[in-house]
Amino acid sequence: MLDLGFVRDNIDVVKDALEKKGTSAPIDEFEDVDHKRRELIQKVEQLKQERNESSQKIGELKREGKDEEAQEIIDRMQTVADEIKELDEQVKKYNQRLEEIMLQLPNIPQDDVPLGEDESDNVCVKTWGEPREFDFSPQAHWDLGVNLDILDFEKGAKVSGARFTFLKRAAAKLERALIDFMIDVHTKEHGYEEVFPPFMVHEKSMYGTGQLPKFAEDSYKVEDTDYYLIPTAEVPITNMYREEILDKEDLPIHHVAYSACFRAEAGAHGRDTRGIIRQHQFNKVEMVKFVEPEKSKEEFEKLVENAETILQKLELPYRVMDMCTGDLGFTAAKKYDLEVWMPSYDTYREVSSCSNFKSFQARRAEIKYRPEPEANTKHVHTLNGSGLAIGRTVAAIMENYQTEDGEIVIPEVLKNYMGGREKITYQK
RNA sequence: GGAGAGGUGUCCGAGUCCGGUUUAAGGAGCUCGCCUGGAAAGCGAGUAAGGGUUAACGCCCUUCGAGGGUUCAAAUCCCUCCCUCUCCGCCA
Repeated sequence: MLDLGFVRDNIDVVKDALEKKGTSAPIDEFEDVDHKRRELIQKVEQLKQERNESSQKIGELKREGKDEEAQEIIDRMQTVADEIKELDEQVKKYNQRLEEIMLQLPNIPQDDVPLGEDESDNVCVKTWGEPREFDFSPQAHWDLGVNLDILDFEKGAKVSGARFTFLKRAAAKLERALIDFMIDVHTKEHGYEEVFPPFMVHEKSMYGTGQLPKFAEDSYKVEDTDYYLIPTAEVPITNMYREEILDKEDLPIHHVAYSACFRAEAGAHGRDTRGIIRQHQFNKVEMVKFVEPEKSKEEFEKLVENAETILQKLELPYRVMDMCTGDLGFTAAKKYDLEVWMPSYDTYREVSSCSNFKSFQARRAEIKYRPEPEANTKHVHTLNGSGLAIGRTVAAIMENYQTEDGEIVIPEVLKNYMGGREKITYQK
């Protein structure tokens, strides 16, 4: 959510952001609703002041035994009470409408975000590593996985339906190994504190991070409860500090968490139907930061580097994409995607998305801090990034590390995590 | 799921039976000032958030877990819900 005063004073900036992000919101209504709301508040508050003063007077008169005088005021105040009730209802309506409008306004893109409409306008700012030249015809991970009998799509479909997969033996272990490895790197080398969050949250938390109200159709709601399955660990972790005023000394807060993620992926029908790239449930290691506004740019660059480190240690070729305005999403002011080389697609595919939300999420979730002992509170900046998506990393390892006879070499850094194993081979 | 107890400001804690003198006592902590060679103690002042208004100082409104109701007036009375603690049941 944007700051109300900011929107009031910078309506053109907001309109510009809407245009750049290729989205719309009832911004034309804003001025009218905002104005009416303030007008009503002034009226009702004046009456409330009168009521407060009269109530005190009534108390005094009653104590002095001047019941008749008191009754006179009471009679008069009955009308005032009715008026207040009426006006309060109107204020409430305008508050709700204003809130609705505010919730639909997207974050303002940072100055250096490239202009563009969609994915094709994203800018590659870095490539690392060379895609491997195969002297044989490489297999896709779904073929490798089935042939090695470590991915079972049929069983996944049988038990849960499309976009669910059983990982078996070495693949299952590789999944766990990667979670462990990534969390170890982030906690030991990058200074993040690990948390293990709830995988279900209530509605308020989904609003806090901005998944609702805009993306309801992408989320799973548990029937007959108020719970949503989390689409990312970002949701529970960011909401850990919802409606809190943090001490300056507590900042920056850096958390890393493993979680399963659940996404309905409405509208993705037909995309990436094969393999484990796009599943309704996947694992992810997520980094979340709460920082002072002045430090957020620098913290963001570090966050991206932290995610990159994982790919570098795994020796997987990747590139860094600077998301254009049209592909930024609703809540981000700046976003980089890390894309790993996938031989079967003959292109790079997203394994991490790193966003700087500035104060957008913090304002919605009411996460603040006090810059100086006597100063007013300010919203923190929140940042997050995958470090990394596990399933896609598994797929990337399978494809990039495959041998001519369909086996998979374990990346050097993972060998210890895989019980000293060098290779995944077919096992009966 | 059942029974009981509770939720008050940064923290502790009074007030709730019986609505008005509490626009929340008292204490602790914290900040600033006085005192001191320095410190402690002592003394004095300050000590929330959100909103409205204002050039600013300030003034005003709202908030006692949340929401609704009764009333001229609610921390206090009524209803619904949430959370915490204790015990029981169920369960990995």
